[in-house]
Amino acid sequence: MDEKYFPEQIEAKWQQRWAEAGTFEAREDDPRPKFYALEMLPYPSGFLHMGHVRNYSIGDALAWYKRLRGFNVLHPIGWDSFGQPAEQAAIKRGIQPREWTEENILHMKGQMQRLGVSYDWRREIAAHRPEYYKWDQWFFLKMFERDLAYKRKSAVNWCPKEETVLSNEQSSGGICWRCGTPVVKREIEQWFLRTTKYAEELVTGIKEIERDWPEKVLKRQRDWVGRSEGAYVDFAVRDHDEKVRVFTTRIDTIYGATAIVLAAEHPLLPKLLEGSSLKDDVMAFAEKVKGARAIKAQDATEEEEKLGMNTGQLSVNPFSGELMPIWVANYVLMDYGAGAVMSVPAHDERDFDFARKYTLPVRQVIAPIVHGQRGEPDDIVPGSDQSIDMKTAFTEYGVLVNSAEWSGKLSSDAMREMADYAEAKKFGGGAVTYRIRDWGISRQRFWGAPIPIVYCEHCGAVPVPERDLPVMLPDKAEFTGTGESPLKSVSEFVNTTCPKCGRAATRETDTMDTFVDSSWYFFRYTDPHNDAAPFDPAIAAQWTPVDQYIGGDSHAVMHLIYTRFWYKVMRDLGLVKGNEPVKRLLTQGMVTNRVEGTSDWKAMSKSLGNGVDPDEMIKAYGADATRMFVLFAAPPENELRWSESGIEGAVRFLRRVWGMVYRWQESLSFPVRLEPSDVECSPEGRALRRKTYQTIAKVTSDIDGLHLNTSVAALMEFFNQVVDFNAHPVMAPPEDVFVMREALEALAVMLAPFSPHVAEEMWESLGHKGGLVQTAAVWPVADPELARKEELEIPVQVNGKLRSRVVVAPDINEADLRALALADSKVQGFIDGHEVVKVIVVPQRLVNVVVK
RNA sequence: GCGAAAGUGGCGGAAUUGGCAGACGCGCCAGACUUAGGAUCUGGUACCGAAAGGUGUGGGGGUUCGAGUCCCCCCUUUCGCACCA
Repeated sequence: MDEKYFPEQIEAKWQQRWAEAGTFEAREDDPRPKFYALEMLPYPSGFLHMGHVRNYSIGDALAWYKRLRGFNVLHPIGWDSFGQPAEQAAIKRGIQPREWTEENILHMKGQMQRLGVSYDWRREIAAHRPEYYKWDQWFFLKMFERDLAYKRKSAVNWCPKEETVLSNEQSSGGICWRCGTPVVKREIEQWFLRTTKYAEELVTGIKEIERDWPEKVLKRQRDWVGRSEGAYVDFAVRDHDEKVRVFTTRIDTIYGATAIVLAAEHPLLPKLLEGSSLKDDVMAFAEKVKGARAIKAQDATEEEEKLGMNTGQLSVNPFSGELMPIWVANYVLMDYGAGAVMSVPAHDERDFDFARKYTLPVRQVIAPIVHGQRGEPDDIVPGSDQSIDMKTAFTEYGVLVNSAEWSGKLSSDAMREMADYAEAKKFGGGAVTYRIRDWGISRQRFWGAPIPIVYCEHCGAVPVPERDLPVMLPDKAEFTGTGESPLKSVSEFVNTTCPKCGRAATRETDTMDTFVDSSWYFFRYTDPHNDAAPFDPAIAAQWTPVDQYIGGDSHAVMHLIYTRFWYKVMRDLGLVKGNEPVKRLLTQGMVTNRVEGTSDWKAMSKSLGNGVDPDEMIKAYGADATRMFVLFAAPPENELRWSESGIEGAVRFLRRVWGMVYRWQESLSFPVRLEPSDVECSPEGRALRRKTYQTIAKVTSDIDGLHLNTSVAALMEFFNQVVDFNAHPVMAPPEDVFVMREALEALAVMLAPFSPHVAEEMWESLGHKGGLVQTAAVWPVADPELARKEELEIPVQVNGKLRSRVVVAPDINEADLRALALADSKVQGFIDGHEVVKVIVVPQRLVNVVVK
């Protein structure tokens, strides 16, 4: 150990040692309990940014912590290496995507290694390598066999700039999630995975994880799945053999329905208009609505004006027998519910607006609940005719009125009973609908996993046999940036023979959405070189589920829904047991920096010029200080505002700790002679000992609770007291030397999750050979006995205001504490001349004297 | 518009969940060492006040011996959703 702290030297030293010793290699034959720490795998854009550094620093802190506590830790990393930017680079710079990607991986891997992240590099994977995407294709075939993958022509979200299809998740809000271009609709044949089959489970499964996933992520997932309970009701159409099915969550309002409203895309619409004089007008209107919806731009901040047209057709309310007009309107969406609604203006705001605009009747059928005299919940005034001011819709539950024999019932009862009635009479029944759509995975791109399907004129769409996997992506293609996927022009790829009949056939040229790759990658880490299966179920069972997953909350719905879906599919394929892949999730906040010339804090980005290069920070301050600052500066889930002086503070701290260890290393390098119970030392020594054990307790529970910022603060506070202790390494009595050894060793070990290199170096300097990880379960054990204070300072309040403090023994009884507080001279000054009404004594905490 | 979360020093943030508000760090101020300091060390640092003391966690009200924490109203900010029947 040098006198001075030179991060670059010790970081290089330990990185090399770890690599040579295989310190972070996770082994299946290790009998200790497992811990799977996982960070979201990065896209190899070329350079690590501070968001990555934060992500890996958090994950590494947990991996280290668990290792030091005696867990067998799996901590892997890989590359989400398929995707757009590689193709953009190909277009711009004429470099093949593969070459560009591999170069980026190499560079970023070097950056990660300089950061000293404790990965098991033997398990590194990359999505673009055939040994990985082969299994994407395998999964696709399995899903195809089970009808979980299917092809259909559908209106899809199309990004005109990137010329590709986007999933619903990727076009949320009507704009492309990557480039912000307004999305348009296009009819195209493409492949889907049946996520809707698992819609219910994606909601109910949340129960299993709700304690350990951030509430805001779960809320977004619930909203995304959009489960909604209600009923279907079929309305017969007069003079037609057809029925219009509607979905409603408020069947109790059905007597208030004054129209049926169809979506413009509703398939029944042309049939209903057959032979009608209004046909041309209505169809033209429907076309106009569809067109408007397609260009609906990103500034759709305002609700569109409701537009509708009467079809001239009439439908029959199956409850009342009443006839009501059938309309078409832009506010009814084809892809939700049944694509048709019953319009109940009195009790639905949208219907109310619509009715007001087109002067449709508004009929109240729900009245606010009026309670009777008894005050019991069921004491409802039957058939309350409380009328409501019809300036807005009354959308609450209440009591039915004007609803024939149903009048007088509560909404909640009526909803159930009316749905049952509809079912009994075979014109409807209770139903659950979901907002979630099947996942469109076709991408008209080159740089992705080819979908393993061959088109044959005679046999149709034929799956590639498993033995022929992987369907290899060609090494090279022509990238022009215009027109169709470059894959279409690689004839060696496209032209093949039919696996069924052997005749000439062509391959599917769509590739898979890259979210397919990231849906199951962390299972591949458990068995990364398996060439007979995506992974061995027995090995995966040993490591999974993931104990702690860490990543940005930008993936709250896309990746984190897909991966939950995928897990359930894998379960049904018999590959995994259990229902949820990730036990605990942490969504880290963004790393922001001042934008030059403004007072704005924005996410670091190249275009804003406010990025900070991790390599430069490592060079200037060391990886340890960089990581410690990132963890200390804010709670992990908060935004982190970059501060160069903050990182200097971290170096300063590490330097001071270093100096202290250096000063003591010689005195401490002798074997320990004293047992803790033998220690009889100075009051300062005892105080330091208490602080040591208090800090152990605090840091341990803070890391368990992911409060990494306060763990670092506790270590700093602890060290400040070590400095105050200020014994002399040579002159100090052996008891004090013991206390010092205990403090510095605890500090070195507890520093490891935050600044592992310097921690290793200090641990070694304190006389330990072989490295921290090799020393089994080296994390210090909290001992409440040793942490207990010798005396307490109890605040004394008079009328809730702090007036004094009394120093007492921790085990003082209530009466004594009360007497001591009242006898205190400062307290006396405040109660003198007043009547003491009450004295509140909170043991160990405080005394409050109430006077009049 | 709807929904959720959050408002604490100059800044990032603490506060054992109803019990000493401001831990820890940054910044700032003063001092020491120094030829020098953008190094290091020591001390100080919520506000008003000379002090005693008073005030203080977005604003207003309430519950309580006691409120940053619980309840009601309002304001602001951030995020999510965008006609989901």
